[in-house]
Amino acid sequence: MKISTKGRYAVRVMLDLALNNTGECIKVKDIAARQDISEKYLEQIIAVLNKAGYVKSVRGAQGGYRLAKDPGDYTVGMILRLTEGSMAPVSCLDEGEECEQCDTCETLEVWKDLYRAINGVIDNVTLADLVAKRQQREGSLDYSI
Amino acid sequence: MKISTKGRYAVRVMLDLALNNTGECIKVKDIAARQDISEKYLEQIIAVLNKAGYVKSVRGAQGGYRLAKDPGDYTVGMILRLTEGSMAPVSCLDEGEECEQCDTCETLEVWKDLYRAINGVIDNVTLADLVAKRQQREGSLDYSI
DNA sequence: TATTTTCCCACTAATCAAGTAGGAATGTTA
DNA sequence: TAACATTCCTACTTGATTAGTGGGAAAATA
Repeated sequence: MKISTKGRYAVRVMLDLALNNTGECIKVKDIAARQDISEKYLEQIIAVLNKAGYVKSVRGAQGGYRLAKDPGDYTVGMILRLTEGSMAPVSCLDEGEECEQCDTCETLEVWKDLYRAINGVIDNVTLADLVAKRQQREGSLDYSI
Repeated sequence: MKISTKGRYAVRVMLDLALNNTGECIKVKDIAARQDISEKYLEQIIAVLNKAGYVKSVRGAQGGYRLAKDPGDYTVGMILRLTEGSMAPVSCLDEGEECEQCDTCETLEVWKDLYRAINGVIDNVTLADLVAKRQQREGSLDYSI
């Protein structure tokens, strides 16, 4: 029951863009270097974010990417669902995947509870929250110097 | 982020044993038929449960399996961890798998919250709870007849 | 002894994860 | 305009994992 690199990297990319959210374009190369992820692989992941309109791209020299909206408008859940697909722990909970024994399946209740718990976490953290945490951490670091 | 059939089936097997917890032996063949799972595949799954001491086996004719302890002693989490392995959503949270950037990784906090939420659900449901739900359902069914 | 059952091990086919690779399209800059 | 930087697009690869199948030995019972 692991989140794949695709989803994890996507969140890190979005967070990277949020942290560098100056209006300027950020190159894949720079993100890849900062996040220590293969450029080519990142390209593919960011392509998904781009098609979904989560980021805006500018082609050509001095091009790159930036967030389409405010960091506060993106939850971790949105990003994961986009890149990972459904976050349901069993496919019975996915649209059009319901199994026949649903009515008499006690375990399904457990999976539903689990699903709710998962959503409760990932839908309640935005990129802005993560940015704030980073800044807090940096602030406390400065103090200690 | 799906739970595999192995984990799901294991829970269903244990619940099946709990529902038929009369002290008598239950054959793999019967569980397989009731749960609509391949006998051979079930064998492998139940072997894991057996090695871990979750079930007791009796070989030979009229043999089979039964729960080693009370249904209330088994949480869904125990069964899933045994058959699925760690339920941590990212491997950074697993023992001995910590990555180097943990200190500066804001996303790790999200994964930790997620992990807690997952454990909070699966460690708080026992087989006895599921049995009770089934009996409630059957009770209300009887009423409606 | 024949039958029933668990136990054990090897194999497989399909799918997915995690990239790699190459080059076209587009825009900037010298 | 030529060189360069960057996104964009598609195909390929390698290894692991999932979800089983299959055959038969070992143990117990009838």
